[in-house]
Amino acid sequence: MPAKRRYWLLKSEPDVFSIDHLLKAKGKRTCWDGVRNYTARNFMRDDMQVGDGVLYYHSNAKPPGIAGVAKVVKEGYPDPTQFDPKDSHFDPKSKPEDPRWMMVDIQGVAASPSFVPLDDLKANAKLEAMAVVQRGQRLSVQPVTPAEWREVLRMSGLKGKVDL
DNA sequence: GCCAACGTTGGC
DNA sequence: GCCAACGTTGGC
Repeated sequence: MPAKRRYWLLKSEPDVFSIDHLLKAKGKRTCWDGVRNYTARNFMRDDMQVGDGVLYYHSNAKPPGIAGVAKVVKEGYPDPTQFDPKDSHFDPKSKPEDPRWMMVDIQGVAASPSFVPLDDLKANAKLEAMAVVQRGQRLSVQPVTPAEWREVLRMSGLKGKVDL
C-alpha cells in the first residue's frame, strides 16, 4: 500500500528562482536548498514523500501568488550548502556526521494557466484556513490540505490537467 | 523602502 | 528557562 499522497506549498522569490526557471531547468528539477527554519526542515525531513504535490508560490512578487505546480521527486537528504563556507547558507555549527539542514528535490509540472494572486486566495472562503493567507505567516514550506489543493488547482486552471 | 510579525540567539 | 535584542521575511 503506497503512502498517502500529501500536498505542500513552497515559497520562492521569482527574481531568484521562478516557476519558469524551474520548468527550464535540466529535467525540470532542482534541489530545494537554503532552507534554514526548523519547522520547514522537519517537513522536508519527516513528511515530504516522492510524488507529493507542490503549489509553487511566488513571494516578494508583484503580486505574490500561486504560479504553478511541481512535485516531490527526492525525499529529504542533507543540504550541502550548510557545509560550504563560501555559501551564504553556510552553518558552522552543522557537522557532516550530524547534518542540521535537509532539503528535497522537486520537479516542475506546469505553470498556472491563470496565475492565482494572494488576494484571490484571501478572498476565497474555502481557503480561509490555508496557512499562506494567515497574517504573519512566513514559513517557506507549508502543508496544504487535499481540499485546498483541489480548490487552488481549480482557480489556477490546472484542474484535470495535472495528475497529482 | 517601511515595518509588523516571527524565529533565533545569548546574557543572566 | 526567561526574555530582550536582533535578524529575517514578505506584504504593502
